[in-house]
Amino acid sequence: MADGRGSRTGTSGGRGSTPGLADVARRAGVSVGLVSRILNGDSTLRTRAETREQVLAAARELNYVPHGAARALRLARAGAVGLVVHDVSNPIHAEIIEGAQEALASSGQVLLLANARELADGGRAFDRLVGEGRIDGLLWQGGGFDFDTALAARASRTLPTLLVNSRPLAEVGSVRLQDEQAAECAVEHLRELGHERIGFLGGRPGSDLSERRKAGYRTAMGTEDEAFVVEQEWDATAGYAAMGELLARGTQPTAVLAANIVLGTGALAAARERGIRVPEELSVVTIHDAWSAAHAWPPLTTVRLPLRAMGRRAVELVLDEPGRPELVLADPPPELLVRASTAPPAD
Amino acid sequence: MADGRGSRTGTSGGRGSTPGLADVARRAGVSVGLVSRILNGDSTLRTRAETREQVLAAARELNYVPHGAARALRLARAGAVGLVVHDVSNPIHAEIIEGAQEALASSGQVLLLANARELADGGRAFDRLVGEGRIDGLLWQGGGFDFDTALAARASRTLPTLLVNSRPLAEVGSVRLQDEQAAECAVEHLRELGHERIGFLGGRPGSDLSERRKAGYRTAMGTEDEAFVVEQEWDATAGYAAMGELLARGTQPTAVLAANIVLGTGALAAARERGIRVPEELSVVTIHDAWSAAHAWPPLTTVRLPLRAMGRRAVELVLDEPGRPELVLADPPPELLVRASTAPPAD
DNA sequence: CTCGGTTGGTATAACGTTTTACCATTCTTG
DNA sequence: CAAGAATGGTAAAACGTTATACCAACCGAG
Repeated sequence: MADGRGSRTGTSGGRGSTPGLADVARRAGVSVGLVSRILNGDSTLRTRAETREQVLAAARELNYVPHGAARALRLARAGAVGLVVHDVSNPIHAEIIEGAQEALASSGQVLLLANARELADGGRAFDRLVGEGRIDGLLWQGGGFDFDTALAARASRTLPTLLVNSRPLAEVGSVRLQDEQAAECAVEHLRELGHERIGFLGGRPGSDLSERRKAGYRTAMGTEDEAFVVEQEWDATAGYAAMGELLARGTQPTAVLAANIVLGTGALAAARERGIRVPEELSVVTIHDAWSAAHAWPPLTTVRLPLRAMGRRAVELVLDEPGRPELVLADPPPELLVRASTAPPAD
Repeated sequence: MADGRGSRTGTSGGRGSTPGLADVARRAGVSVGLVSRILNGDSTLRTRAETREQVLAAARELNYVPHGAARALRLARAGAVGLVVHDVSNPIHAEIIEGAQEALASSGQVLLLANARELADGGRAFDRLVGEGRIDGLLWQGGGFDFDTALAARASRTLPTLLVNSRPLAEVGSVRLQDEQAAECAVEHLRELGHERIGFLGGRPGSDLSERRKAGYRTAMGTEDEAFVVEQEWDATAGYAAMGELLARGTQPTAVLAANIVLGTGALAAARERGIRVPEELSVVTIHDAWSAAHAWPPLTTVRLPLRAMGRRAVELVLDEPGRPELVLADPPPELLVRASTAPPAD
């Protein structure tokens, strides 16, 4: 057996050494295995209250914290979940991240954040994240790219994998929100105000998210008219450009539904730049809520979806649900938040 | 020795098994140690090109990826860096995150994202992140709270730790940007336009970031006048409220410098809500750039700072710099981006 | 007393790597 | 042709956990 040093000294400089199970055991005068079993609350174990106390005390005094890697190795569980997003700066992702962190923190896990494009870029990044046993589950925020589905499918061969905000695949489950209903809700609001010529600014064409929101828009409009639909990408610049294109078509919409808040912000900028007053001449409503909606000018009317709850559920599903779960989170239903960017049409 | 199963079977369902070093060794007809040394490019090793080829081929065919936890255990290196932020939804943090990810990806590491408040909230979250040997270094985005410095100091006893965007402590190094110069640059711009009554909207009082930007503001103004200074918090609501307070003071500023883009957005909303036209009656300039600045209405004049580079450097420093590094990143200097939110004063 | 059961633990083998120390061969070379 | 040095590898011990199998001591009952 090893001699009783029992220290994990950091490589650099004068960092302190971390006590191991062996140190606790020595201090409590018991065996290593016993300490482990006590600390982990092994129910098959019968022990005197006295020794139990001694062990707990020793652990406390030494400030014992189990070594994650050793544990991960032994248990074949990493204690971490990976989350892949396309764009951290998107406030929508921020809320999902927070939800995921919440769920993880309460079950003692940590979050590993990765970038979709980096993983897609050929290198070893994907293998390092997925293959190395670093994570117990992978959440992939679908962006509508081919590599999204390809990589998620590949990951699912090794790990429990879940697509977030996206359509499920044959091999990979998913969790998403009531996007159609949210879009419907937004359009209803506009129609109740009296709007009839309503545009739709979507995100990346073909992406599940844009498709579903477009579907909701169509349902509420009761038409298949493409003249009012523009889909480009998910960033603000695209929202700006899409709004420009919609206006250039001469269809004269009196209102638009932007598929998310980032696009909505871009659309707002495009309208104002052309001297179109919002909401007097153009109403704008978006899906998702965030600080930037409330503090835009004019403050954006939005439909709030439970993004944070989705992040939470995603973690729970990927860790606890064995099969290929498929969930549309409906619990807090889409909620319309009326602000100043929508009003009855001028004429 | 163990029998030759050589498979790491996931706990759940029908996931595939992952090959280990032993499988590669068996297939190549060599010993485990040799495979390890070849795969890691051990320079002290002399081997026939032939066996080397066989080993590499076997690894490739089996799609071998080393097991992270095993490696972490053996090497006492986690291959990950922790980043603690206060608010993921802040676009500034987003850029830092991206920079950090860039640097990590290129050195084969991953990013673990944690929430400052969760770590501060008593539970075991802090120990799990810092004590478990999950990370090789910790980056802490200072928010000006007491627990920020307290926890960073505590972490530094176990791990290389670096404060980001914050003043260094006695025990903990830091990396930050030329915030004073950026603020000066912004104020200079306003003064060149002819403004004299210039307000300063800061973030959390006492936070290093707010202090340094305020210092730059004062340097450029050449005054200690407090009448134009309001500091509250870092979120948009605070920016909105702070702008409201500044206006309520009756000091009649013709321009304001908002300490960051989130505050600037809030300020913009507060001004417009009071019918104050920007930039005709009030110029607004902020520090940091992001999509929401370019697409605000009016588009915000900003001073761009190399946030992404800071994220990158932070990772490099925390991993490679042994001591207590202290860096003010000056390389791409602050850059003024003039947009439509600033103009000469009306009168 | 002796047999079986309970009580309260211990010893040991993994988990998958990396590394150190060692060892057969085969070449040189004096 | 023996001694030493290359050459090309192998065996085994860690790293810190957890789980399984075992075991000593004591107790009560037959």
